[in-house]
This record gives sequence, structure tokens and C-alpha cells, in this order.
Amino acid sequence: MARKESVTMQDILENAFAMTREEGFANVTARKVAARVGCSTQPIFRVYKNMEELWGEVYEKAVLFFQDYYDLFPRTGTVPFSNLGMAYIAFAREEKNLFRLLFLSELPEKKSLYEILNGEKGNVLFEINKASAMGCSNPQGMFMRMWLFIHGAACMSLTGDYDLTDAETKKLLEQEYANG
Amino acid sequence: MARKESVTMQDILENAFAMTREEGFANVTARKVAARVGCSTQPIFRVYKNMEELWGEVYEKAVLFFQDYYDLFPRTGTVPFSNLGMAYIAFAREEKNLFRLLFLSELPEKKSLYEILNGEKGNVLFEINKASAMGCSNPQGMFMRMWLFIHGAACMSLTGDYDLTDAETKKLLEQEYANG
DNA sequence: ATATTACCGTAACACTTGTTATTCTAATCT
DNA sequence: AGATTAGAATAACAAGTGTTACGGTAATAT
Repeated sequence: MARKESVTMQDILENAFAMTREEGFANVTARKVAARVGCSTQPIFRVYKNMEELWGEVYEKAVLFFQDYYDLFPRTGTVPFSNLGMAYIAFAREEKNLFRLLFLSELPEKKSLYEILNGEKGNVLFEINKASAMGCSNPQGMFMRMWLFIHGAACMSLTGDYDLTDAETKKLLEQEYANG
Repeated sequence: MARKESVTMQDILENAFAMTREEGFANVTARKVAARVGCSTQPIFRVYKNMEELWGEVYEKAVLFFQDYYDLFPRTGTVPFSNLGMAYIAFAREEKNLFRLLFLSELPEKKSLYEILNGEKGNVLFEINKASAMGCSNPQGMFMRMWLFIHGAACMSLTGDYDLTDAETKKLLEQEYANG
């Protein structure tokens, strides 16, 4: 009765996401995605109402990607917020295009930094509780202070103005926590 | 013998720069600049070889603008790096588009953060010397630590994730310096 | 086997970009 | 006043964008 689809939603979304990682969000155009998938632009508009819808999905996928990245990141930090910070800074270094999209873009659908960081699992709250349990008197304030520091290091690595290795990051964050 | 020019280089550059401030660097296109100046695109290409050349001039003007901004910023800070930091964070808050262009873009002609900050007058070195004179044992390390913090606050205000007033900034920077 | 019909490629539309060729305009020298 | 000529406006080209109309293709129900 009908023809079978040869280009799936997965094909499109995965390629669009890979292009975002490799070439940046701005390069995710209908024709470029189609070329990478190996089809015309038509299947894109069968699956998605328009490009904005696809872009939205790419953004959502990037959020999940970051959260998975954090889940899988080795937990070598010894002080509260250092695991979160090391992962975040490494993510900025290794996934510059995704970092820009998630944490520096101006999309209307953009989630807040806290929303992404804390996620489903309450990663931030977990660290705040840890700080509290370790005797930190103002864990929220500590998070804020640490996070300015962490975000600064991450954004600095984007432009190549300051690139930290994981080991340097670790040391710096532990010092910073101790100073608080 | 010849006709007098009615559209000057100044007209073009000033409008292109104002557009960068108000609407962002990406909106500086030949037609949009022309529309704002009130002429056709022709005079632009008489004055500038191509748009890249104009963009380069806009960038240079932005560098000078930031340095003037810092020169004129009230010096209310009490610890080394706090005047620089307060100005930088205020600049990010007040001039988001220029901040993005100067400190987060990926232009080939982009100057390093240090190059812009230190400038002709050696602003960074001046602060480092001040720290040294005030008994700081590792002023370079202190600068680096303070700057991660400052850059973090600035970049955070861009996305609206964390907006500091000048007074809050001042307090935070003084605490941060004391902690070092 | 054939009719049906969702899927996909081709091609086009309307718009934006940088850039350039052409034509008109106006200021100055004679 | 009229010729000269640089400046500017108009219009176009080529390339890129999102999106859509159309027509062929292929998989399935009959």
C-alpha cells in the first residue's frame, strides 16, 4: 500500500547533532544535513515541521549528552563541586561547539545553567548537601563562588586564552574550596 | 573636476560599530549598514576593499572602546585586580554584544584576552605590581585565580544566569582576594 | 500482477548574503 | 556655461538560506 521510509528521524537527528559537535550549531542547515545523511532536503521536512523544530531537538540532545558526559566522568575530585567542575571544564575543552550552544547561546528555548547542571538527578543539590555534611557553613554561597570560578575556566578554554589539564583543574578547585 | 564625497569612512565605521553594540556583530551586513547610513552599498566598497576589512576595523574600534571604558570606570576597588574586574564585569553586563565580540568570538584576527586587558598602558602589569607591593607572594598566580573568577562572572551575566551589581561585584572580589 | 499511496528527488520560489557592472549625478576646472 | 570625472544609486550575479510544489518510485494490499 505504501512505500517504506529510507531516511529515519534518527538518521536526521543524529547527523544534525554530530554536525553541531564537529562544525557548530550554525552549520546545521537543511541542505548540509541532507548532504551528510545522503538524501534530499525532503525527508527532513517530512519528519520535522521546520528547521526550528529540528534545532530544538538538537538542543535537547545536547542537554542529554552533557548530562551523560557528567555521569560517565571519572570521580577523582576530593572536595564538593570538584567533580562537577572538572567535568564541566573538560566538556568545554573537548566539546567546544556543544558548550557554546548549551551555556553561551541566546536561544529562546535555552535552559538556565542551573537547570542543565542539576538535571534529573539533582547533581548540584547533591554536591551542596555534601558540602553541608562536610561542615561548610554556607554551601549555597560556596557553590556560587566555586561556580563563577569553574565557569570562568571553562569559557577561557573556549577561546584558547587559558587551557587547563584535568590535573591542574583538580588542584585549582581543591585550593579554591579550601580558601572558602 | 570631480564630485565631493557625501558618505565618509567615519559615517560607515561609526554606524557599523553602533550596530555591533546594539544588534550584534552578525548583523553588520553591507545592506544593513548602508540602510542605517542612508546610502546604497556602493560607498562602503569605495572606502573598504570588502566587508572583511570593515569588520576588522569594527573589531579594532571595539578594542579601543573597551580600553576607554576601563580608563573612565570609577576606581572604587580596594584590592589589586578589583578595579579591572569590576570594569570587566560591568562591561559584560552593559555591552553584551561588544563583550561577545572581544572575549568570546573566534575571529582569526582576535587578540588574546591578556593583550586587550593589558593594553598600551600595562593595566594588568600595574595591578600585578600593586599586589606585589601589598605583600602578595605570588602575584601572577593571584591574577590568574582572580581572573578565572572575574571572567566567570562576566560570562555568566551574558546569558542572564547570574547578574551582579557593581556593589556585589566589589564585595565578591575583595573576599576573593583576601582568600588567596 | 496490479493498483494504491507514502516517500523522496528535482526543481523552484522568495529571501538574504557579498560583490560588481552600469548608469546617472553633481562638483569642479576650464 | 560646459566638459570632465569621481561618487553614488540601481540593478544584477552568484551563492546561500528555509520552504514548498510536483512528479517519479517503490513497497504493500488486493
